[in-house]
Amino acid sequence: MGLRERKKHRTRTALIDAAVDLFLAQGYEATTVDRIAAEVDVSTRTFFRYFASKEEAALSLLADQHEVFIAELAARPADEPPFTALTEAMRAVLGILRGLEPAEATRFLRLQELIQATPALLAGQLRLMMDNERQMVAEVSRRMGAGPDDLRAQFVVSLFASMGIVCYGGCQDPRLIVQRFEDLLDLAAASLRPGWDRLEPAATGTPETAAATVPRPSPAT
Amino acid sequence: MGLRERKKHRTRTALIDAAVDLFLAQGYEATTVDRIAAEVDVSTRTFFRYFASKEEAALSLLADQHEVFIAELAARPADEPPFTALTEAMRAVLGILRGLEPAEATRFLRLQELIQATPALLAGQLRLMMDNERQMVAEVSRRMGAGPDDLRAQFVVSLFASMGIVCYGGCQDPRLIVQRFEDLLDLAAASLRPGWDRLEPAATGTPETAAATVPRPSPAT
DNA sequence: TTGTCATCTGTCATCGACTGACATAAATTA
DNA sequence: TAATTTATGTCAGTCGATGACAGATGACAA
Repeated sequence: MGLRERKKHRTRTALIDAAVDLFLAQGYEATTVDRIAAEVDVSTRTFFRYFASKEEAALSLLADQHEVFIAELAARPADEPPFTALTEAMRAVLGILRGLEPAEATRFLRLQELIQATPALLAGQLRLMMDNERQMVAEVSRRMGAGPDDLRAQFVVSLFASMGIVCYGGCQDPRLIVQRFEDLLDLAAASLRPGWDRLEPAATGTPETAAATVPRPSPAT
Repeated sequence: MGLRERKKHRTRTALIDAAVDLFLAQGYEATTVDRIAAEVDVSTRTFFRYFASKEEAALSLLADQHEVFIAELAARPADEPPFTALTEAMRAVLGILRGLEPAEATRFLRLQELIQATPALLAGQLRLMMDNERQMVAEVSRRMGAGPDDLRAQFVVSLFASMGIVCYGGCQDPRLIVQRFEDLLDLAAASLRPGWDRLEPAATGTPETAAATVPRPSPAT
């Protein structure tokens, strides 16, 4: 790797570090891009050559995590049921979080709190998750041997993703995220039929299964 | 209602109309607030007295719909299972959409497309949905006779909400939203155990139900 | 009707996020 | 070292958003 690239990588890392530190210290809105750039001793214009927006810098750590997740998912054995693969990929990511140095882990969790508490960042995080979901759907579809936008795949993924959101969202104490995730898995296991994530397309709408809980239309208002 | 309030309401409506029309005609980013305000013949400053941001104006129709949804949900019979209540409330909202004049319905659906295609608006919509979910969780918790942040309630709601996102998100032809929703319901009915949304807290983690699909930990990486 | 009061609105000044254009400096390659 | 590519800084400018002040307008009581 040439000097040029190394330098760029260093600048980028320094910008993210400075940004996160400042955000944690004085809040996201209260921190100007000028201030971040000054901290790293580059011009404001340069900041925007590295990040499309202030938000992108704030969420880049999260974006990295998402990439790791996608990689872990792709690495799961092909014969694993989709939901299991998603779950194990998530456990792997959480495991990495555990393996971090305490200081760094704390910083990451504090950043999570800040995101939850900052509307603009929360919105950005949700959009990021949605982008991620698209990739998950692609992978799950592939595993199911279905077309790229299979509804069953979207169902599995969005069910899983919503668990993730509940996990991160309502947590007062970030150290409980892992516990909460496992609780939600138990809940899912108790709620879902065995093999639900391997349904044949034909199974959809079968009389004996459908309408078990949800009665049909009732010609609404 | 006094003249003052009527006038305010008229201005607000005019601003939303002008904003939506311009957004649809030339795109969200390409439309300045100045332009919207000029269209309604008020100052830019006044625009920001009605809406906290350009985004808020763009999403206000959606926000209204969410309010309707919450109201419909609250109006469902108390003995209805939570997921059924959510489903019927959704059907009611979709029914209202159907009852609209064709021109207005088209406009609304085109707005949906625009939101999906505009990152900033998509992010805003997702945040809006999350706010809404909080209210749904509160209502579902109440129905379950549980505490305000019950995990089961969050699970039910987020499962339902993720269906809504899939519904609106991946739709090429917006007129298929209703069909898609019903398909997803079938899928849910086929995937979930009867009575899953009425689980007793104690049921969580019961050996016979848990671990049916998802094997336990496997001490991850 | 009139005068007082609360409220709405426009104008102005300002900040901060973000972008295009151009010049300069640094790294890469020949 | 010379030539080329690429990253950075400077500058000017747009647009979203906010505070402050002053003038206009509807609400209400005497």
